Amino acid sequence: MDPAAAAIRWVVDTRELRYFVAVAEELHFGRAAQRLGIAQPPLSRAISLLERRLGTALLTRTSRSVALTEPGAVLLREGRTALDALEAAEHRTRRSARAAEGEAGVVLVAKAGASGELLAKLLDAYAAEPGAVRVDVELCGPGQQARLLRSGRADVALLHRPFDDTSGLDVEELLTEGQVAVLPAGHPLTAHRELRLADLDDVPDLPHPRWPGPDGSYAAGRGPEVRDSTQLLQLVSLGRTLMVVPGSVRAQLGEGVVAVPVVDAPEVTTVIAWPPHSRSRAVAGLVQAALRL
Amino acid sequence: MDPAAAAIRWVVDTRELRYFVAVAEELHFGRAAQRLGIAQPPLSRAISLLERRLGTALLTRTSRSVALTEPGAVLLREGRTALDALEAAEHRTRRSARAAEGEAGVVLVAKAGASGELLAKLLDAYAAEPGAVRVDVELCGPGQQARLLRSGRADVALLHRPFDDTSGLDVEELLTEGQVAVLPAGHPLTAHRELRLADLDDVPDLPHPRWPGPDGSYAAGRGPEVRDSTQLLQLVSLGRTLMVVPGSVRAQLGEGVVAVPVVDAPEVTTVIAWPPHSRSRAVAGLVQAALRL
DNA sequence: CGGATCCATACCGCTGAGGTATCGGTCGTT
DNA sequence: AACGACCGATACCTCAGCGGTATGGATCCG
Repeated sequence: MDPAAAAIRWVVDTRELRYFVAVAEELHFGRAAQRLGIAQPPLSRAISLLERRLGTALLTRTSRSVALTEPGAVLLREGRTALDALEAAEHRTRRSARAAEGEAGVVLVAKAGASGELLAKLLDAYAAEPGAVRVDVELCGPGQQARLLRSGRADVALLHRPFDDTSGLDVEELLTEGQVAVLPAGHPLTAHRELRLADLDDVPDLPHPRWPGPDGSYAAGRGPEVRDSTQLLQLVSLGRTLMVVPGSVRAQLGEGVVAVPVVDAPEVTTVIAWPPHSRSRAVAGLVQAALRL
Repeated sequence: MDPAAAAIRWVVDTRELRYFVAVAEELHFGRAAQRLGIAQPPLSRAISLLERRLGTALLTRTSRSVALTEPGAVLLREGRTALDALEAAEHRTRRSARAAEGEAGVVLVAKAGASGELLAKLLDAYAAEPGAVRVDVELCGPGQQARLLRSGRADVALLHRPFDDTSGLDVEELLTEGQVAVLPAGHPLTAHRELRLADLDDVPDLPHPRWPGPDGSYAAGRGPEVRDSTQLLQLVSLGRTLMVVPGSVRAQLGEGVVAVPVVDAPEVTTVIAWPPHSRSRAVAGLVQAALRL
């Protein structure tokens, strides 16, 4: 192969891509540079060089604002998944090295507070199998699990459709259920036998809670900022907010809160998901165990 | 974030990964270096540095041979997909830039010679839709389509399960059908009304054809080496080989060959596939059109 | 109109990637 | 057994390019 042609094919390297993603997320060269631990000028240069090589503008900049162009938005989205894939390659290689030294183990992620019962049964069923390895359970905020899978920090995840994005992952469905609203005991709404989403939208004393986005920041709004579901549950029992969750969490509710079915909320399907092409025997075992539940 | 910690997180960059993949594929530092257009010593250095940073051996080398370790095999597989994702990011960004200039168009890949009728109907149906854009049809050898999708050189593909690997792609099923054996007219086997796979395995005068692997080389064997299905069909009518294909290709068979159902061959499902998270309106339109067929 | 803010440019120093020469170990041949 | 061919590792050198500091130029605010 012509070496020049081979070199030309590779316009983007990881460094530039990381730089671009940082700027695209911050929409501010100074802050992005700070986040990357470098000075602002080299960052400006790197980005404009990248643009020249791609032959397209990625950002429209005035001296007062930075915005993504259409191709820039594409590169942000695709670049993130590419960086995730790179990180995954590294993590899984390291994992494989540790496995070779006898330190096996899979990492399973689940949304903190959800699917508790299912998870417990799954772990029991898998542990009973011959050849089962250690399962490290990682609990995280909503919407984080798929990212952990894609970046190789986890091997299997319990996800909930339609909330979590399962595209690009291999999945098996485990359980489909309706949702319930969890309300403070004694609240007027608890008098109903069933509710509709519209009933919950503008309750003055119970604004919807706000979860952190992928970047860790919160959207604007009235509701309390929450980081995990224990915290959320406590806020509900204090009469500060409400939550709409899959019916199975009823089992874990304590005093001070009441669950009421929400009849027009979308059905939630709990799925077990793993990265495509997974060759891990442990992952396969976990999936088998989950399907037998 | 601590800049040092941020730097430490990124052990592998694209350059090193490309180098490693080349060596892992060639299993020979000299040839890999030649393929990469660099000298052998810097390649040796880069690999051993990568191994030191990952904290594990990727290759076992004697002065006469190079072999992959277990973690090395993992890095090869995961690294390839990561490089594909990077290439995809670049291609799709470029594509988006061209689209912004009015040069729209989607690239659809199909196995050369398969699904001809379905493909024609799909293109017609989509072209009739309002807002349809130009569709570039790319025909390629078997097993190449998924790679083209994953590396962003194509936007949609027609794949055939169980032959093609659809993991990590979004798919919709289009058609399921049985398979037929295509044989030279007049061959004794054509006397049967139906056949079994075992009947076709060791026909002395009709060895199975050999397709090129992902690296473009052929496996050892008696059968003729083929590169596309026209060539293959001609070889069948010349009495040199046979083929087992989905039933719908019967429509395109000409003189000199006969199709006989193979009752125990796995059913083939034709699916339309696209990369996960695709935001392309054109891709969505094609999928809709395909589902309406 | 002056100051603050923010991205781009100019210039410099140094890290590190790649090149050449060579070593050391293994296998095949005579 | 000795020699040569082969192949990966090491030593050493050169220079591209990455990041840093200083500064320019444009825009918005008071």
